[in-house]
Amino acid sequence: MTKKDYIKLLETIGLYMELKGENTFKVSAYRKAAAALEQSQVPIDELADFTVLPGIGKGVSEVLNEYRATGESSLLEELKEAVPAGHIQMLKIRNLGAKKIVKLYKELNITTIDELKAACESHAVSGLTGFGKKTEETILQGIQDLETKKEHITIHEAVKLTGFINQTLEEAAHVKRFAVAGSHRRMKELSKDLDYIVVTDDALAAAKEIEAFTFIQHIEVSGQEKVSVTVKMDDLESGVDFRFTDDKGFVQMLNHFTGSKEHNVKMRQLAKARDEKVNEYGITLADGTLKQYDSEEAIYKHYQLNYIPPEMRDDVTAFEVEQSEILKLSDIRGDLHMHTTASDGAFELEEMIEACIQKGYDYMAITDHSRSLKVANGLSVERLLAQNQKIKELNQAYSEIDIYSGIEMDILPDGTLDYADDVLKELDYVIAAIHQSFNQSEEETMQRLINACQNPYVRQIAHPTGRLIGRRSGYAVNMAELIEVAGQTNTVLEINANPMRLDLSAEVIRQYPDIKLAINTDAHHTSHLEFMKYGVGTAIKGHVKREQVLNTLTREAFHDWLQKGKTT
DNA sequence: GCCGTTTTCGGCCCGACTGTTTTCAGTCG
Repeated sequence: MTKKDYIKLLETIGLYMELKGENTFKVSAYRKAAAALEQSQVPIDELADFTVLPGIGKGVSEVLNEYRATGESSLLEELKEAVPAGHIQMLKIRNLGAKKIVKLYKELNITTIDELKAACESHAVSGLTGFGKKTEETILQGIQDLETKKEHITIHEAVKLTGFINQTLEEAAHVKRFAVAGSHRRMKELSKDLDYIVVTDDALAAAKEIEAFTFIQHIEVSGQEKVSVTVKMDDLESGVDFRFTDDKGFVQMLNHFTGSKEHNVKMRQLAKARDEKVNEYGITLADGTLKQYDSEEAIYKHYQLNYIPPEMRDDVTAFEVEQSEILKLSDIRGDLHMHTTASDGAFELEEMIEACIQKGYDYMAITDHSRSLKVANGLSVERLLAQNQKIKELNQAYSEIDIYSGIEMDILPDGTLDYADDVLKELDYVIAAIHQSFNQSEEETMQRLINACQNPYVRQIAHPTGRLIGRRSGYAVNMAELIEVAGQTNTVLEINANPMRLDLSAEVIRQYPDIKLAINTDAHHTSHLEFMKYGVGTAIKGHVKREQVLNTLTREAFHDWLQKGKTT
């Protein structure tokens, strides 16, 4: 049983208890225990006594011990006897919670979504006290949405959607300022909806203006404080909340609605301990005055805390992290993976250089595709050496930036590399990557990756798992082994910053605190250089320290690192 | 069910919106 199984058990117990009508604090105790387990960095098998974790006491630990010993939970079995399985599914229906489900069960003996649907259609539901015609319609709509709507949008879908929405908001007369909050600001790979904080002098006028946006399909909620809508653009659909505030309340509201829920609970507990109260409007001091700060840094400072970046607010472990070690976007001094028109990029070599200078970088590497990748117009040896020569000349012409000559070289299915060593030794920065034969066994795939790491000229493995978020899971990698070999051979692993990839992921990186990384955009267009913020966000989410990241080195230090070669 | 430098009992984070009510419960974030 993995840690995930234990977490799932506690969460499932919580769900069943809620549906059984148990005390809400008891229910949340099980959820807190699940969160405590998730946040623990101790491997589950080494955790002899569960009660050492805050939030896990005698009761929960007995459940976990039984599960560890037998693989089962008598508590969960009892709950399953008492609660119809269909009720768990029914909880997924929007605007339908445990209380209503219990009432529908007691009054109409409804146990499944199908039965609920029939009861709504025959108007049996609206006959119950506390239920009306509207509720019946809401439930039917909720059932339909559950069947047709996707549960989440991916981060790259969120990037695309917010791009459109931002543009429209910028032109809105009653919108003075706005920002994205919520899970997308925390840079989650998947988001349930999008959250906007909107500064306005006239909330009702702004609401009216927003509700008239052409891409809004449905208005769910419309009030003084917020508007909730469904937006649809091309084939993308998502819920979007707009929260209204004035200039002074902006930062507090941004902080509150960035969450996460667990982060906010912790903040409120801190406030309470000081006899203060914090909510989306500000901090109410002990004497009753409302304090509103104009930066999030100041909010954390109020509690004698270091600033916690949004990416680290998914759980409360960030409250313990030393600020000086946290990576920042401005720490990145160069981008080491990008393409030009020589292979499948959209811009010329010189245009990519100019764009990197605009970004303020100290160095960059040009890494087009290698000869085997025919669909991407991969470079023959002749073209590669010619490009290498040209880059060395251009390097003389640009004093602002060091331009390194590289390649994104394919690791072929048989484990050999796409160029011989006597070609590779001419280059400054060789990246190896897998672009074909994704279906090989883990053993075959690992042999390819290990071969690449062991080559004396390969400095980096690009997008190490080959995954595309929400689309494909990538090839079979033994991550622990890859990281070990990469460490031994002084080969850097990439965080590919393209929001389709984010590979390695934050989840993986966090498990290996000593891993050496490079964060690169893999830009095929000058605008893709902006993806760096998603790569850095992923690193921050993975609690990466600045020292772990190759391209935080200064211009001179990076030059020295290259000169030194792979053997130390 | 968990927790404790004011507590081993009595708390446990806070507010908006909706629908069904006629003052509030349920749900969501």
